Amino acid sequence: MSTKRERAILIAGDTMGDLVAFWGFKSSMGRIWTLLYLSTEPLSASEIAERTGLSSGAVSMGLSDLLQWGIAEKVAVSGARAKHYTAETDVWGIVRRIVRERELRLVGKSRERFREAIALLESIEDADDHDRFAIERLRGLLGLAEIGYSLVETFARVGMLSLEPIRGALSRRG
Amino acid sequence: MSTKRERAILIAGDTMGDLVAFWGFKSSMGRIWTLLYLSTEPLSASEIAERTGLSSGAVSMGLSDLLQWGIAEKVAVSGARAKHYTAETDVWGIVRRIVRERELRLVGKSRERFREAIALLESIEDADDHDRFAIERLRGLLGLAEIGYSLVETFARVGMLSLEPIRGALSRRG
DNA sequence: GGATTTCTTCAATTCATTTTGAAGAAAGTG
DNA sequence: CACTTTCTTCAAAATGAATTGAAGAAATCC
Repeated sequence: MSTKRERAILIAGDTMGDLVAFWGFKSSMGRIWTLLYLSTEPLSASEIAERTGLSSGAVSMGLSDLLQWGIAEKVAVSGARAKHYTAETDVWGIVRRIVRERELRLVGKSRERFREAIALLESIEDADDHDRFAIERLRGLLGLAEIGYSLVETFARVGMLSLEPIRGALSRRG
Repeated sequence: MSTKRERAILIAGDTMGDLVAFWGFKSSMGRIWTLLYLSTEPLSASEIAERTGLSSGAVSMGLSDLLQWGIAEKVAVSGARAKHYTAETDVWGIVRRIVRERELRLVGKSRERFREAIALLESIEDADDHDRFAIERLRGLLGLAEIGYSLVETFARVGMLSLEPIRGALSRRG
């Protein structure tokens, strides 16, 4: 009963779509990847379009995104004119790469902007209590951003980490 | 120079807005919270609207979201008719609560849907190689979802965790 | 209770993102 | 090289989320 398999794949693709959408990607990327991941052989763009229900354009874009992220790859299939695609299967590696190339930037950028805000406050000549209070609190936020950054960095590098550093920093600040 | 403070607060608010938006919340929530967090005294809705540049409606909704998440609270200010608000300052606790009430649901739901897809495949009488292959791979995804779930759960409960379990599960699967 | 201030709600609008599908480019074939 | 298939691009449409602002509800004050 192949209909059941199709249904199962759609459910899985939907689920993965929601997960990656939550994570800030297009849900179609999740669906396409899942379809590829659950297929024994490489699939062509038109097969993907047909089986996911996505338009040709969406599939083309989705695939190009996946290729850029190294989450799918192009493979030659003998006797077929169309390009075919397979899923990268190292899910763990995928997560690591994404964290490295996206979260790291995000947190790094935030860290810098908090620094900027602090510098601005510190440049006030005749600072009053409000200014000092804001500086104090902003330093706290910056501290969290720093911790976040080093956690993400460690994770991206080592692939794993202990969250212990957070405890230290937290107990320090009540 | 209070303009500098205003600017610093806007920068910080923007930064926090981006962070929380990435995390799936409205960026206005981040801005409002940041403004409150950096202010020495509680602020009224209209002050918040004025200083963030948000409309009254947006502030009202943002505040109600923040209150529901326990990220801001209402305080009575003597001699003021309007309600005033302050920021919850335990950032760590906030993160924990959000993880518990949102990520846990999300991952839990995904886990169930993967199970459902697997069950569907397993219900196929005359399963072929493709079916078996898909089951195998789906079990892998389910395994990751399980690990994710227990990590998130542990984190939500203990407030901290070691990511070690992941290593084990990963080396097990190549 | 009436007057005033403040808050919430919600339909309409704006804004951002995703998807579509057709047109044209590119690649493959004989 | 002409022909076919396949892929990409992109403007337009669809979708979805956030925001606005005005109307009405609620709270507060005297």
